[in-house]
Amino acid sequence: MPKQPTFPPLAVTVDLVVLTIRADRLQALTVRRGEAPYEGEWALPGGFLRPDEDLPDAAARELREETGLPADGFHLEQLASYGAPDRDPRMRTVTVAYIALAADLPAPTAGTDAAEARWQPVDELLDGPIRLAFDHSEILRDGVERARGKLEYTPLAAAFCPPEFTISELRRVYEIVWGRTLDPRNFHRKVTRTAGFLQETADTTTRDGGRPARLYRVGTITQLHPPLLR
Amino acid sequence: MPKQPTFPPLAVTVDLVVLTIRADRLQALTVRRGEAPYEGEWALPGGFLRPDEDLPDAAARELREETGLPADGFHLEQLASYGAPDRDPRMRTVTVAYIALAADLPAPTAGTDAAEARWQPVDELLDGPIRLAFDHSEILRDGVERARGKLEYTPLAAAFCPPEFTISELRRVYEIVWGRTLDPRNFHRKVTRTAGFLQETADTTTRDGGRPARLYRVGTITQLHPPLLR
DNA sequence: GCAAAAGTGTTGGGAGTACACCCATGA
DNA sequence: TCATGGGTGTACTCCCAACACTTTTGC
Repeated sequence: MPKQPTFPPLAVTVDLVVLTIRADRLQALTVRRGEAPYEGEWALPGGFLRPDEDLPDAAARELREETGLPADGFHLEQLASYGAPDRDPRMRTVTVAYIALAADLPAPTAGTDAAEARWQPVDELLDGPIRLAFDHSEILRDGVERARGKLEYTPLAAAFCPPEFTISELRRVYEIVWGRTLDPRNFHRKVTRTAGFLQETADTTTRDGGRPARLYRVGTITQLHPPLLR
Repeated sequence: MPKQPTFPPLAVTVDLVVLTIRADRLQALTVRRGEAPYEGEWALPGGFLRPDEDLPDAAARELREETGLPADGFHLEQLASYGAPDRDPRMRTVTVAYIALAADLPAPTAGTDAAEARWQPVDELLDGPIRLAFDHSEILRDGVERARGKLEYTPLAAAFCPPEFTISELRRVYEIVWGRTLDPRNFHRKVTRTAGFLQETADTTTRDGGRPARLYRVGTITQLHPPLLR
């Protein structure tokens, strides 16, 4: 590392791609900006890294502040960093993006400092007329692609489900995130055969209609062998 | 994003996990630090982000400076960011780590500002007595794991090979990075069957001994379907 | 009974593994 | 001629997609 230069003002922020499944669609949390630049436009939630805060702590704090919910109900992982010199017109800013996956949340979630917070379907945000502020469309696109890929080789789909869920509910997560249908019977066998993916409970439910379905919790493994291919 | 706070001095750096295969081992580029902190200890190459530079540009510039070679001979991609408040005793620093993969390079590569640069086997760096400065051991570990995973589902192993290479040479990349042997005959079929992985040339070589082997260039695909599982 | 969803059985094809075998070169 | 690695053929296994079929509930 060379001698450190003088410090041109530079800020580090943390931005969040918070994903959930609502109304059978993959949706992302967006906030309406209350001030310039991009005042009144939609953006991803986020904020400045504090002086004595590690990056994961900052992400968890922002998540709590924006959703009003404890961060331990989420899967939170680092996505990537973005630092184009002109990405924020106010000053030089490097942002570290995180993705958070959650089961369907109670309300449209009011943030503490954002003017308005709203879930919006990711396909509308990415393909529709809405442009997110800053480079947040790019960050959202990368986050969604990361989530899609992660479903293949990790048991992370369960992060979109309540603590106890049926195999059909898990399958619907895959179908919604990947945008394709899966054979219910083969899917059932595949996930129950993969040791450690699911932990069977004693309970069943009929909330999806039809014959009672066994309820499962997440298992212990972190990698799927073999992966479920898209 | 909240109102921006006053600026406590904060720096953004770029660190590099530069990997190559030398002497049948996976090796990483290390530099000996010429000043405190960690003076005289080994570290990953890296440096400060410049005021008007995007992150990939900074990574490419550092790579050129440290290896003395044009950055377009490398595969360069972002790994992750690290920002523990105490990771650099001098000041608050967030680093964006990149991984670079390259074919065997000419010399032990003298950097411009590092006291000394040296390739060192990653297993010695990770399991041996050497500790890298800062949190660079953790970054190296993450980078190696990323590289191992990427070989499974991308054609990136070719980044460790010269522009024209034989299937055996490609296979040896997998064997060295994964630390296991692969059946030469099945490997041959698997990679030649995957359309777009390899582009056949008209030439052959006997540099590996035995019957002349066909030389290939990298193909056009960026994802392997199906993946080559570890 | 009927609809709906859960879960099992079966079958055919495709991919992976193991390994026998032949090919083309250098020494 | 032999050693060395390149490349093909083949048999066996296992996984997976497709789909018929049975089970268990609500209405």
